[in-house]
Amino acid sequence: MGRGKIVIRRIDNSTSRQVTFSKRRNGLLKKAKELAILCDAEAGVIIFSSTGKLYEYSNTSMKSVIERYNKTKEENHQLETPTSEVRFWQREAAMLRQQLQNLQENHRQMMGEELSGLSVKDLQNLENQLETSLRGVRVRKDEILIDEIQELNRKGNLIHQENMDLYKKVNLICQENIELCKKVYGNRDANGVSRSPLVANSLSINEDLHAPVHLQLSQPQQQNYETSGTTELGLQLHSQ
Amino acid sequence: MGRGKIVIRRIDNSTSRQVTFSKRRNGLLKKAKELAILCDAEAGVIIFSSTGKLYEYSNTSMKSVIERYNKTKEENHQLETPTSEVRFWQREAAMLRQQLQNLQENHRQMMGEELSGLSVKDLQNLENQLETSLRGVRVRKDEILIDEIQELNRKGNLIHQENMDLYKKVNLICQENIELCKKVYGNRDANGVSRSPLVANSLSINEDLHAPVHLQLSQPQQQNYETSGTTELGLQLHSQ
DNA sequence: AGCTATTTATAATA
DNA sequence: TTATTATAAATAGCT
Repeated sequence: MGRGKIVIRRIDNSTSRQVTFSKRRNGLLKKAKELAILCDAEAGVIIFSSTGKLYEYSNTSMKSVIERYNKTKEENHQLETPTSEVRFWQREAAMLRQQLQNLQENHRQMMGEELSGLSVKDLQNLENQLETSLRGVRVRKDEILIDEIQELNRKGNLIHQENMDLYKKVNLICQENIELCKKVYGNRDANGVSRSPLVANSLSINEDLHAPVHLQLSQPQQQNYETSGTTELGLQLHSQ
Repeated sequence: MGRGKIVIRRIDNSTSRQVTFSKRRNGLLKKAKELAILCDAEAGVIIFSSTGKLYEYSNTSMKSVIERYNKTKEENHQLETPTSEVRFWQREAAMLRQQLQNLQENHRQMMGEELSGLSVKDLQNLENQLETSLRGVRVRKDEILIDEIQELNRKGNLIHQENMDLYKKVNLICQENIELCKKVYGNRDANGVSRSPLVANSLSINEDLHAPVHLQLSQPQQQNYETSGTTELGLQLHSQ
């Protein structure tokens, strides 16, 4: 596959040989990688250049590949009599590998892959399972979100209560202030022409207080989202 | 390098994967051989298929390659003692068990179980995955059903064609029959009082023929479900 | 297991 | 080494 056809025999020219080695080595390693990925295989490639330099590839690890290779060869030759302990662990590994493969196949199908081997009935079952799972996941997600909302409502309510208390305190202090002002200034400026700015501010705060207090009392929210688990955003009601 | 471009990712279809493995495995081993010869290198290739079968190539010997590899890596190529073998299998089993556990947890979550450890974001991802899977499964199911319908349409059409041919034959034979009757009986019973039952039957079949013939010709179904892949139940049209 | 249309690898070259 | 390009080789999709 190049400008010309070549015969497969040692390349005499040293430079050409080096160049070809470099190119074909890369090609070989790439192909090994592709094979491993495409076909779900375990591959290992070891190359020593004519100058003795090592190049290697393994999709897992060369150690794993060589160990597996040795094991496979040993099994074929049955050279040694494995101890009962070795046999136990071999069986254990074989069983686990089988379980893993079964589960992997199942899992891939649940991921919507490798569906080509399934009948319409199988697909129907899978579809039902996925729908069930989906419902479960959504229910769980809603639970979390609802819990969060309730927590927010609870905190919001506490803050609101605190707010109410503060309003009341402010109110009381304003009243006191007004009384004190009256005592200090008497009826001299009763028409309010030169009324103290402080007193004016106090009164305006006092007037604003009535709306939130009324709303809070007219809606039995405390019981609602503390006991019945409502999903409505109760916080919004407080902000009216 | 084939009829179409492919992305390097695990091939889902098991049969295709096997075929590709076989082809590419041969390609890889051939390339390794060529590299070794052309460039005077020492090469070793070890491949395990997904079913665990071993394939290998070395221009020298795998033993030599592995020993040289270990030497280069300055790793101690210790002899396999029974104890170390036990440890090998123990590690293998532990690794497999870990993989299995990870996959099982993942799988349970996909089954809509054990969702308590997941965040809203995790749940959202899971939901998306399940929806994707569900779509994939439904697409595959529809494919199968549509293929079945098309196959039924094809068969139905063949049978219908056969029917038409048979009708025509019957028609021809009836005509012949009538001619024969005329020759045998002449004009003696032209009023039909004592007409042969055979001739009467032939005529009635002949009359029934026109309806289906007309339908078939007025509807261009032949092209429709042979070339355009329609999913309609064309068969029903024939049964009118 | 074959057959090709295509893609990919690479030999020759700069 | 790197890049280019004409060509050989590999192989994906089918049968």
